[in-house]
Amino acid sequence: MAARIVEVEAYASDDPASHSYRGRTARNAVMFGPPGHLYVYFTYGMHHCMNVVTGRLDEGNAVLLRAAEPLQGIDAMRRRRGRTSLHELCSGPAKLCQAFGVDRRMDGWDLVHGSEMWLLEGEPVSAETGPRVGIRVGLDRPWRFRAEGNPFVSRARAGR
DNA sequence: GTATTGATCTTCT
DNA sequence: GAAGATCAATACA
Repeated sequence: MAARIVEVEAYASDDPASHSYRGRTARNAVMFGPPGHLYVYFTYGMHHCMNVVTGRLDEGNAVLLRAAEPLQGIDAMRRRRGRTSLHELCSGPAKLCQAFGVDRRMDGWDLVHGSEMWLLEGEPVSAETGPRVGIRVGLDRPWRFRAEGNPFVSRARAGR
């Protein structure tokens, strides 16, 4: 399976909206680990979201992967996600995890030297920024980035 | 078409 | 005990 990341949000340890804001806990320990690792957390009782650690050791900075464009293994994604349109396979952080079968067992995986899941360098794209989604604090930081003109980004819901 | 709400559980207060 | 980096089904126009 492969997908191009088209939408992300940045979270820093001095950011009240970040899990790492209140310091290191059992859940977010990975965020304070070495960069290039995967941080997976469970939320709303039924959804997983995944981040890539970007800060140095002990910094607690990471980037939330919000949406991706399916490239390969679309059949496998459909099997996990159910019968759905191509656009909706990865158009959201929890959908992305479901499509890739990511759960907490993968928390802490090395995405640089890993053998089962890893990151590749993509083509440069122009990005547009905007406010982050689903948080109540830290709204003054427009740290949401998405590939300009790409139809595979998550759909903005009315009222946000 | 858009708006509202239920599902459901880990983590921190 | 409460809130949460959400999604999908349902209700309404």
